Amino acid sequence: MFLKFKSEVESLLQDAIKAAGYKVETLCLETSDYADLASSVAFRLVPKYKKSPGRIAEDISRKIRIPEKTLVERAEAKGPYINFYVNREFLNQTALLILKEGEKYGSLPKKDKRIILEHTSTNPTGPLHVGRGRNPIIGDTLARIIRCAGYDVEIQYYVNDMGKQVATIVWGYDNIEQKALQKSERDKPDYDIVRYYRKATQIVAEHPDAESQIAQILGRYESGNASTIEKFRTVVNKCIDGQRQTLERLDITFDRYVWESQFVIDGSVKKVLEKLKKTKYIKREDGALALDLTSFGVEKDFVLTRFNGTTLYTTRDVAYHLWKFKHADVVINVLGEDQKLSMEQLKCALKILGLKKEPRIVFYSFVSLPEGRMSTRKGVVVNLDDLLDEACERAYIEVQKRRPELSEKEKRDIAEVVGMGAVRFDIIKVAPEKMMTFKWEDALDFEKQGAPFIQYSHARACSILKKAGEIKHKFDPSLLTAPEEIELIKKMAFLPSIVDSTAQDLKPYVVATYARELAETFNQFYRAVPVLKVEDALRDARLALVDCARIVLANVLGLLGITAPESM
RNA sequence: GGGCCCGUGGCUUAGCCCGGAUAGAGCGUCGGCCUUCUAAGCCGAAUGUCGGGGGUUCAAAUCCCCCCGGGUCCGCCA
Repeated sequence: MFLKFKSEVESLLQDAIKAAGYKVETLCLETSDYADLASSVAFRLVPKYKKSPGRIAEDISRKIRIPEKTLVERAEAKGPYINFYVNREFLNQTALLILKEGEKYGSLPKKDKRIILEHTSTNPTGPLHVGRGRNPIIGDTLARIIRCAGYDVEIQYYVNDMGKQVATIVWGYDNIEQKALQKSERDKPDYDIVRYYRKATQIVAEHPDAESQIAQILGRYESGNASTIEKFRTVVNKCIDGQRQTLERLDITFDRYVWESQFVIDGSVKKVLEKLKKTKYIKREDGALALDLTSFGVEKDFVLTRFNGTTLYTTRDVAYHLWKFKHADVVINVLGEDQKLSMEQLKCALKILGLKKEPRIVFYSFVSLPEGRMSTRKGVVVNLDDLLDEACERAYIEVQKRRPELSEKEKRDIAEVVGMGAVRFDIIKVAPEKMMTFKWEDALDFEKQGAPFIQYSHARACSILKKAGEIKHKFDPSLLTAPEEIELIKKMAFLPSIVDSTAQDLKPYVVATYARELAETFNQFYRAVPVLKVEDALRDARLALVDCARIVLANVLGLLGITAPESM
């Protein structure tokens, strides 16, 4: 509804500017504290027309003609600004639309565009840790938002099964005895694997001859040796399984796992190399192949192969990206900031190969520990599983305190939902490029206005509806005239435009901010406006409004991958 | 050393792309509100050289230049 209001305002303003005899290319429309939409276009016209901005705003606003059927209440010049306000019709239609669309409210019309979104894709060497924990949460939240915006999204996990790290584990699997390993920290397959990884890297550091054995293993894998392939599959699958278990708790799933080795086996990496070899960018140094990208403004050469001819990670990634673009119109990757250079190089290679499109990349910075970066290899990590357990435990203590009368199962269920929501929200609420330092006391501090706050608002709405019993379908939205009611409706009207802009900008924290504001607006309404204690038509109208709020809160939580509990 | 990112009240942060109304929030602090639909709530107060310095502009947190602090990457790792 807000988008419709905005487009009405745009055309009104456009016409008025013209009628007042001005010319300008941008309307400078923004949401504002002072109005539902405000234009600062008058400032823009000052230099050209040599009049005060106040005078220009006045000229324009005098020419604004609001038509009969519209969502615009009025427009007025306020100093240099031209302010626009929504009318009753806007509020009524918004409420009716939310009830009509229900769980679909907020989603946009289907677009005929296919998107492949890749996220997480970590090295399959052990359990997920908090250092890269932003990746699945950012990726999954974006996917939900983009789907809601009407795109056809496939979520992929790119399995890096061809790395030295995995070969190291395979070597360890063959050469290290069980009893030489530490006890597994958890009964999960990824925790089993990581022990081999840590022990093997330790041995390799002391016995350099192991390194050449590992290189041989990798060579056998790349050349398609069946028993080696079997071993790699076993190790990698164990890791992936463990990670999948962790992420399922956060309601994060993938549509497809794409194995890096597939592109070596099917020859597409070779094809990429052959093509690149024929270009003027290729250069050879000590037997290794590289692309000289200085003409693209990238100073560092893109090294494609080792001296022995084997390919490198980013080379294979080129083949993967060509494949992705064959299956999708838009490609989005969520990656750590350490991959920035490689991605620049990859984009250049795609250009050289004649591809017109390039992937859109959301970079995030790592979550580090106060003492530095996390490392799976060194074992300096906070595992995501531990964070999730702790979050859930902390939530349980809160539920216990507040709702002692609930059954054990109910308390556990609420704690799980609240704990997982808190973790997701805490990570998604800040811009991905901001650096984060992990501290247990911050990560588990739920007193903040975070996910529980929003979930609580939803539970409150549900509680009112439950007590009300049957809700009448017929109601008069015009009765909703309290300031808190009007604010709530206006806030709810924003959801589709938030979805639209976030799907464009790929900034999921905007949705988190919106969710918090919506919950706050609902809580203000809740406090100020009685629902069950009023009678007749007004009660029906307010119940309908509470139902609207319930719907919008649930939908926005859904976008964030957070469960909306009916009770907490 | 070079490239990219970040630097906003005690803490976490929005706004920066596209310059304009008193720089918005949250946490923490201080004070008020449970005989009203769940107080994981609501209301109020205090707290800011927008890292520093120049410049452009009628107007700079926002654009340009330099510097400082932190992160990250820098040809055969993934």
